[in-house]
Amino acid sequence: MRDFNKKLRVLLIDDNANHLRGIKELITLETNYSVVGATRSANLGINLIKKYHPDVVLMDINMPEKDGLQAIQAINKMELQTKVVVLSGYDDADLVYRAMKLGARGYVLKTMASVKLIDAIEDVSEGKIYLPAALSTRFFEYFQSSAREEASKAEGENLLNTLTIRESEVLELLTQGVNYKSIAGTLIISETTVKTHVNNIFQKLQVNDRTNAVLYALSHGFKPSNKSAAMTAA
Amino acid sequence: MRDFNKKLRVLLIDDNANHLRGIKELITLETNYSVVGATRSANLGINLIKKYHPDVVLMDINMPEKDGLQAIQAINKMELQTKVVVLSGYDDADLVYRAMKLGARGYVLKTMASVKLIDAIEDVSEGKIYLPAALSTRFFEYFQSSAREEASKAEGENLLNTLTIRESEVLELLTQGVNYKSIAGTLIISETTVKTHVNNIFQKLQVNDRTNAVLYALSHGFKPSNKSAAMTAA
DNA sequence: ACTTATCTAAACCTAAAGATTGAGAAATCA
DNA sequence: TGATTTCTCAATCTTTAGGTTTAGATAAGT
Repeated sequence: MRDFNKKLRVLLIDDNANHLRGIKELITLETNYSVVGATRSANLGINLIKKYHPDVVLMDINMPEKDGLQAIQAINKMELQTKVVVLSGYDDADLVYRAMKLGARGYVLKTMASVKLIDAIEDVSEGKIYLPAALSTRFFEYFQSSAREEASKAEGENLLNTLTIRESEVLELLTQGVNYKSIAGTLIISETTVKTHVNNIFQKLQVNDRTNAVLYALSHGFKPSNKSAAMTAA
Repeated sequence: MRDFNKKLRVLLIDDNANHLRGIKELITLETNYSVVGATRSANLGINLIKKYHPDVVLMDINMPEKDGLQAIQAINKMELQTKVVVLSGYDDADLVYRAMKLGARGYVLKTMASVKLIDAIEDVSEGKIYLPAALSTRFFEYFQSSAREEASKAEGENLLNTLTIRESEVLELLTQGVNYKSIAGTLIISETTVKTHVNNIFQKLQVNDRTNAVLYALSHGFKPSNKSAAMTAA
């Protein structure tokens, strides 16, 4: 994964000039690292990344400003091999979660020992994810609580379970925005039969129109149960 | 978090009787652990958990069978303090991802040294998440690739961006399943004006009816831009 | 001053959707 | 066998949705 003959090329982004200097000194003390750039602007940093294709980007993130997160996303959209390590003063669960979600490969707190920063750069450059235990735990708890919310939707007394097989097939086509005529054609039944099914669906889902039926289905984890082709219909 | 005066109460679930014995011996060698139960059945294990409220559950997961994952979910639904550590022969990214999503607090491979298992139990009982570096990296790459898929929906040439403010307000109400009359009432404009807006929306989103407009909005990350009340409308 | 975009509204029309009632055929269940 | 469910279809009706044209008022940009 890593070629030890070449120096790791690191780029620094931190809006605080003092931090920037400090980190730069810290990094340059390491014999096998070279700082290819250091800037206080996220936008400028992105341009430098385009030019120099660094191995690792150390990116400072300040809570109130949203630029940092957007920058992470922008960097990963470039599809380079550049790995992003977040350097933040905040161990906020949501911030850690979003940073990782947007493609960060490491997250280091400013309060941590500077050697951790070197560890992070080292790990990340080797393809690993660097997330200290405390942050990792926070991340996963956030992750799991988000998942629980989603799961709870698909549960409860789900009116979708009262639908018959045929009604589910009709509802699936409804969720694809298909009109009566096309549904009838797809299921090879008459249009009036489709209307009957749809009306039964409405009663069971306690709605009055197809839009609300579709919204109910989508928000309650409706999954097409059958093996139908599910082709795009006009 | 952890009271060192009391022994950690551990429950084992593994459908392989030999593994079960082996792990039981391993655990009981540790002076501050006590095995409160050991079973080969996931369902039986869940009942034992209800009875004994163990601190940690060691759960074996075999790839083909889905029982293990469901058991994890079932255990976490109980809202106990019981932490689940997965013991698996598979380092499949999807399996790791789903196990953690469903509430597992640790994941250990059978190929790992047995001391890792003790580490996992120890960490997890203290409220930490235990995920070895290699698995952690896999998890995050899976997590990030999933997130990228979602994000790509909200990007691209998004026809939603062509909507005016007023049209977005109307579309928001459409995505709540509101009809013309109610939209007119909410926005305090005439019904014909609403129709005009809706028709313009249809043209811009290249659809022919409200259901497809709503489906387009939901699948392209439509976010209500304004500060409207967004109350539930009949 | 001129143009363009946006929001508003009406009138008119067609098409589609939704509500209701009734009913036959087949399958399943008690 | 009798009862129930499900799937099928028709006829009729009301309501809503959707398409089109036209146009006034306002605001913003050139």
